[in-house]
Amino acid sequence: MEDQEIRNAGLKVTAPRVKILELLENSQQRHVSAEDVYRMLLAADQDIGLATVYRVLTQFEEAGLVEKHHFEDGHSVFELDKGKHHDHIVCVTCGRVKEFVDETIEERQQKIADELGFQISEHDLVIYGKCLDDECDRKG
Amino acid sequence: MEDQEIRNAGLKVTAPRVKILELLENSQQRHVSAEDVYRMLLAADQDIGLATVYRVLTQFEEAGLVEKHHFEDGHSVFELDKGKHHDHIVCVTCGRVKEFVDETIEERQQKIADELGFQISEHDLVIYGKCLDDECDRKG
DNA sequence: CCAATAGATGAGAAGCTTTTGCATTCAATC
DNA sequence: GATTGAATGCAAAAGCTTCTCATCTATTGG
Repeated sequence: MEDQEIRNAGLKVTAPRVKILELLENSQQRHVSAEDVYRMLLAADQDIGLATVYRVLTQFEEAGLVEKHHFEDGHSVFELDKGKHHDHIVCVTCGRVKEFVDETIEERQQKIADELGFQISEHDLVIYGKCLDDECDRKG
Repeated sequence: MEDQEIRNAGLKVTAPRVKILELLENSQQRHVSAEDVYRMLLAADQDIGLATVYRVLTQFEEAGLVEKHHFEDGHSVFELDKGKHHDHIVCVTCGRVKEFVDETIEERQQKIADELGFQISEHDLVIYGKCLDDECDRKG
């Protein structure tokens, strides 16, 4: 369970860390901001400070448990690292996020980095667009 | 010259706007932050406030004169829009930025958006890595 | 060329997200 | 159960960016 993941990360098993990890695992949204997590904790009657949420998420990121992404609106979102890399497509109207992986793109990136003399550590491909979802149309 | 570009954008031709546009056109770095612009203005004995720099850059962005990018460190950088789209590869050690365009990637993105039901408005592909430049190695 | 006016500016305050300092509390260890 | 270094909560602080508002200016028409 969560305890072990936390322990493996070299962190003490504390209530905030367990709760936050549970939250991430059970959350409907895969991409949540620190603020989102904080609000969910409040809603679950957990008395955990926002500073702790940031600290814990950062530690989780360092431990490779979660990934941090910077979308356009300025603040960061976190998602559980399920091990497999993927990119994102974000709806500019409703904020919906979908994930995808494209081997061709991955290969081309590698090729480009080679040509330009870079050793890739990571990359972030985000496509912004308008999704053609019914619900979205109503909002836009 | 710059005056006309500014006028075409529907903006009054004022000293701050002309100076900022000149700066962007003559700058060695293609990617500058608002703070960078502000410092360059100070260095050129221009008495222009930071708020104005932000306002002007935002207006230039709306007018399509510059593009705004969000790299990982939180703050935004602006670059003159030379009309042709390109992506970025950023060195995590020395901060160097190179640009590239890859038609295959562009096509695949379009295909992915189609499949997922999105109408692309824009995208941001940033590869992070370590460049193999001599100068960079010394720093890292 | 001057007057009128809508828009632009500068300075500082305010807003947001994120980080930090510090006294208190707690998990791990013996 | 006592010890101890790590973790927490709160409030304060720190970036970056936006806003407020009084002052100033580019544009326009007379």
